[in-house]
Amino acid sequence: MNYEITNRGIEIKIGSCFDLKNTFDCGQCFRWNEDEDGSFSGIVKDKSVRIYRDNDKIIIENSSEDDFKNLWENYLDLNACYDDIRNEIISLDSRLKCAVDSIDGIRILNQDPWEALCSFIISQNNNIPRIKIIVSRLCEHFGDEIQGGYTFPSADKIAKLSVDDLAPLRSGFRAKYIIDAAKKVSSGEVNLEKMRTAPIDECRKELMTIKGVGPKVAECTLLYGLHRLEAFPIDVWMKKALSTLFNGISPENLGRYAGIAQQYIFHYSRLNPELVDTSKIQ
DNA sequence: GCCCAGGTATAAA
DNA sequence: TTTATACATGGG
Repeated sequence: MNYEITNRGIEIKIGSCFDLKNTFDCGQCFRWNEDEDGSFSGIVKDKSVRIYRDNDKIIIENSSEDDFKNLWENYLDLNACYDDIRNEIISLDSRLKCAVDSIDGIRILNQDPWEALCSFIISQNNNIPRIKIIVSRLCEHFGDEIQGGYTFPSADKIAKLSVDDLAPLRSGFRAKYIIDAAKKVSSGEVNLEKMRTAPIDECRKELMTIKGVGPKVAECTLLYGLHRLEAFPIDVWMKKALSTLFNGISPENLGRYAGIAQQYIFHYSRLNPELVDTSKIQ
């Protein structure tokens, strides 16, 4: 990876295919916010940074070489070639070309699995602005204070709390689900780390033993929290897109990058709502 | 007021 | 096994 440390921070030379807005605002993560100048501010683990684009470079402010190697290189998935991935997806099913071409530079971030699980539990029957507000309240109330904000609280920390303790989050019926998830992860009854390599069907099953975790949250946790790129979250828009825009295309036919294909399909279907035939949806 | 938000648990057919 | 409904909250 081509990078250097300057007085601006870490400067990473990007060949192509990395769009900050498409990556941070696509609904895969909830702790990045766009600033007025188009840069993004966010917190990952115990690092709060601002990140922005300058021509062919991505600049991560206030970060050391160690931060890059220990955190950002992996988090931003900088060693994956998304141009190759796009080509492979199209080669599997050429109908997907329009979807793949509809959005540039999305990357699947390497988020912490517990943070992803917890965030997507909060996401159910909810909208992105409010998901972000609830996640930020969770961090402010129960995370550790760091320079520039708060960390995401650990499962161990949340497991010691009660549903009433989560009242300040104003997360509604989801509070009891967050507590159940924290208890199961903290006790080891649900082993997230094992899910990096375990057979994906076993992972789905194990995740869904958590109250409030259904197929959608399980797939999102696997895709965004465990970087299982073959995971395939299906929501109402995906159902529409699969059945109408792509004439019944099946996730099973999308191979090892199905989850990334899903991002393109989702974006394309949202971009072209008039093409979606709702009569074909139950 | 009413509708919706990248769902899920629960009860009933 | 499949299909309706409630669910907490807040913005439009």
